[in-house]
Amino acid sequence: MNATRRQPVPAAAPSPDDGLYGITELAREYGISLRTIRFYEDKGLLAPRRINGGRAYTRRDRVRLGLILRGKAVGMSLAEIEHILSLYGEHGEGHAQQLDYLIGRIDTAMAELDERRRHIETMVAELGEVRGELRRERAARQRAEKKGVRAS
Amino acid sequence: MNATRRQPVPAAAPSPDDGLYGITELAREYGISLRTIRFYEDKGLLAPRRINGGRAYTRRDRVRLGLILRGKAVGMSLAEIEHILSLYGEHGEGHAQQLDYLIGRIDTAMAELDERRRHIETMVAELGEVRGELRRERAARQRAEKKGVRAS
DNA sequence: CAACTTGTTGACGTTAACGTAAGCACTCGG
DNA sequence: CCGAGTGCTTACGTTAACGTCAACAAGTTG
Repeated sequence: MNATRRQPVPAAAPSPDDGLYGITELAREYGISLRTIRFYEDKGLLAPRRINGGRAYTRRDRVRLGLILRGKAVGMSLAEIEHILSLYGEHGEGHAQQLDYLIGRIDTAMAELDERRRHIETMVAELGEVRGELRRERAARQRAEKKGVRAS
Repeated sequence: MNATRRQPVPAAAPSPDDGLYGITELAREYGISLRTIRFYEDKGLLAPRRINGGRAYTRRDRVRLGLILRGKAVGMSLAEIEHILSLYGEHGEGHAQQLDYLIGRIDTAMAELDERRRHIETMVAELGEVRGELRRERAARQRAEKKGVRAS
């Protein structure tokens, strides 16, 4: 498997003109490792162009990476994220059926995310109740302390 | 390590009186495996009483398990969940300082959950946009098809 | 009493999501 | 020309969160 030789991009040159980014730029921009970005590629979540053996990322790729990281932030697995990402894909040509199917899948995804959101709201509410109890208790302590002070 | 012999609870008897539950009951109720429940115990997330060697769960334990599963549903790691669970613990006696500390931690937890919720809302909104595009495209196709039909 | 059920522990296997290390390629600055 | 910097691939290691399996114990039932 050593037919073609790799010709790494000369440097991490930000190449101000064409809208392409190097892997290091993306890594720094999003605060993740090179390994992670390559890993996402292995998983099929990213598919950067190859220029002289090096990876070249477009703005679209950057957006996709952003989606991936946001997905992770809300606790989605890479598989789920892949699922979602496919909904953003170029739906260049597609019949009405395909469109209906896609829209259906998006509805499903939105519903699932919404359920997740509701779960979170429930947890926030419950934590709020606990906090309320603690506050009342704290207030009681303070009154007690004041009494103590006045009594001393 | 065979000092004490286990004396498994006679059956999965729902023991209608005392408010205690067996591991199988909990597993079925929440749709998870026995192994998972024991695993959570190993992790310190649950600490059921032992009755004759068998695990006996109280209502409190059931609530905790519910919190654990909800945490998982929103994408929290068991470590994070453990963190949250500790906020529900019996704060039987504690000075004002302790209470302030606890309240602060709850505030932090709530803020983090809220951020997660916002991320989700962003994703839902973005998906909504994609869906909007697809709908417009579908409408265009339908108009085109009508034309085609009329022309045929 | 034998078989079955429910439960316990311990050890090993698995999947996801990376990290780490090794070794080679290429290019630029001095 | 030499070393530093950047990148690529391959391969093995790691952590979390369980699953699977085996062996054992104690009661329940035919």
